[in-house]
Amino acid sequence: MSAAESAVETIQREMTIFARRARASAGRMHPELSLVSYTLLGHLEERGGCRATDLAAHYALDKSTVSRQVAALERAGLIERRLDPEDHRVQVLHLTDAGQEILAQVTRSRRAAFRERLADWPEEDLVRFAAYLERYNAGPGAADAD
Amino acid sequence: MSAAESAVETIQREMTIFARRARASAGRMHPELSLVSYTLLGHLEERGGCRATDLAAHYALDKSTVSRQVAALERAGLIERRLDPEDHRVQVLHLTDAGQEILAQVTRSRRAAFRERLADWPEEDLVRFAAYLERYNAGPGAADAD
DNA sequence: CGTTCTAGTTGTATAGTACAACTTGAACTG
DNA sequence: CAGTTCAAGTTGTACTATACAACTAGAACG
Repeated sequence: MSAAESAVETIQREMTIFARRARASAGRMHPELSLVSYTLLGHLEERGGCRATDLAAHYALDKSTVSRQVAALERAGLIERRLDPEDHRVQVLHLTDAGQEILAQVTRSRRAAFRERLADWPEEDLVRFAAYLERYNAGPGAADAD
Repeated sequence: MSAAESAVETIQREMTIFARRARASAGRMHPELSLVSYTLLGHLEERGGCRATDLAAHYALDKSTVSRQVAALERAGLIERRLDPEDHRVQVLHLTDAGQEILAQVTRSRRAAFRERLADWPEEDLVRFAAYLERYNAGPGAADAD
């Protein structure tokens, strides 16, 4: 096996390990906010509000799934729905103050965990690793799932 | 924000994206074999057989979860249980021929997907990326989840 | 108008998971 | 050696995330 093939093998294996761990620990991290909810809130913050359908398309989730997630987030007071005056079918979702607060908390604590995990990495390696990950995720086959 | 902080931020974000995608696509990849089942079979192959309790400990899963997964894999004819003659509480799990077959198929197809995804990466980058991932997964906080 | 498209909800089913209670066998202890 | 405690696994129950299908409500178009 060439060096390249062996590297691909390692990348596959390590990515699988990571995915499994992330899945296992996602629920435990923040009882308040699953990985999906966190991602949805983050998207809302980034975009400054969007429709449930947009979230579904963006994350390749069924609209029913998003509908229930959104309902839960609204019940928890983290987002609010505003009827689009232009089109009464549409509900534009926005973070509430409480939602921004929680999102910021979770983001801080996730960041702290990563920072600790990466504490003894030289800056040069951090920068290169970050670039590789971005490149990997931006690669072919990714467009439909981002 | 320093370059290192910004890189940590990126790593966090990209790892999260990856985890979400892996989760979403895990089921679709191989209807026969979920990510967890694949991992368990892989572990059995690597170890040449082990106990359900070992799997549970290794992957931080509840023993009941493993019990059901194992039952499903046995029903599917992919593994078999052998009573430990030394201790009749213990069932040592082994891959069947069919199990080795399926595992090899899934491994091949996963490998092909990764290979395609990484097709246009220079070998040097593949090797470095692989090394970073190994280092990340081997890092502190990983021991309990491997 | 009426047909067709779009946004979202609700019904139903499935997978994966955890926790608790239980069964069975092993080991230890007074 | 009898009784207790420990270990491996199974089963009952419940919850979450998910998808697909059927439905409702509103918009657009002809």
